[in-house]
Amino acid sequence: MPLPETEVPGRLQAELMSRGLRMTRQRRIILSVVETAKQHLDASQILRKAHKLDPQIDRVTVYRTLNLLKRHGLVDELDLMHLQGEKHYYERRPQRDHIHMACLRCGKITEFESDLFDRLKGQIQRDCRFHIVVSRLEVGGYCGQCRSLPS
Amino acid sequence: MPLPETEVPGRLQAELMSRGLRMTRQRRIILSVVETAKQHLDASQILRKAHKLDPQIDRVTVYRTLNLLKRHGLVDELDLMHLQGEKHYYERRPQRDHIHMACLRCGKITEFESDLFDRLKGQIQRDCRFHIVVSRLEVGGYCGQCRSLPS
DNA sequence: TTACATGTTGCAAGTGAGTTGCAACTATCA
DNA sequence: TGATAGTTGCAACTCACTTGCAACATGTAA
Ligand SMILES: [Mn+2]
Ligand SMILES: [Mn+2]
Ligand SMILES: [Zn+2]
Ligand SMILES: [Zn+2]
Repeated sequence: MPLPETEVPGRLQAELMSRGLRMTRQRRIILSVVETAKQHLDASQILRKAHKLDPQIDRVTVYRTLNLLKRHGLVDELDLMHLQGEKHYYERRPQRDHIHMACLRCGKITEFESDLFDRLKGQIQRDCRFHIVVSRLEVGGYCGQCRSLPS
Repeated sequence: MPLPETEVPGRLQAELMSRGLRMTRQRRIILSVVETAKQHLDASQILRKAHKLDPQIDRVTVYRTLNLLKRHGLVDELDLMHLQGEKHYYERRPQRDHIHMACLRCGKITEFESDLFDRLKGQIQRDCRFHIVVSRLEVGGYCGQCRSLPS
């Protein structure tokens, strides 16, 4: 991973700066970790990746930055069915919401976009007169491989 | 609340007994608390209600009983958007799944059943070859009252 | 450039939800 | 009624996350 200071600022960084928030060395690093993540990361994984760029960064700063991103609706917080412990996972909020499926046997996480999901959210907003800010659909069960397995 | 020992066993108790599980005094009490709950309760609220029937019951027994019920698919565990702290809430699994909406302003929790939700789960099972065991759709936002309020 | 005000950081300590080890107990069944 | 295996309560523990605070860094405006 290139040093974030020499990089073109990512979308998260640009978004926070446009909202008048201070951009510190630590924030730039944490934002770049979240931005370039290939899977869903928990707070301690984010800290470990951030430490490769600055071993001084404290886990408190990771938690505070994640709270900042949550408050600004820039990341989503996931349970992923709490398959291992009570920790939470984070991902940059995508253009279009998706569903998370967690296999209770092998632990694999699958994502799925669906028109029906978009329509369902529309129905909630209309029928319940409820303005949706954040939505989370998580499903636990058995994936294709595990479904057709003994025991 | 009447003493659970003198009651007709509730559905939770009958279900656990039919699966060959031992029915202790403590379990009967905790099951009756969950069964007769009017709202979503967290573990410490369940303990407080159980204490009215037996002040000796330990919170460990509440957690162990909730885990038992979860493993048997008899209760659902909810985040309710973690509006206050990291605790979880519990409710007896209903015949038909429903959606939970949490107002980020007043904290009100609303439930909603939807055909689209049922169809969406069907689509997931078919299109993703994923056998659903448990599903959780939680939405955060602003309820009808709060939506049309200043500040 | 520099000084300033205010926001941010790291450290240490704390909180709160949930779990574990284990000896004493008890539901179930022969 | 006694044997057996599952369950309980207690104490201690783990883990995720938060808070208080003094030192520090950022953005802004001289
Ligand atoms: Mn959670
Ligand atoms: Mn409910
Ligand atoms: Zn699987
Ligand atoms: Zn409201």
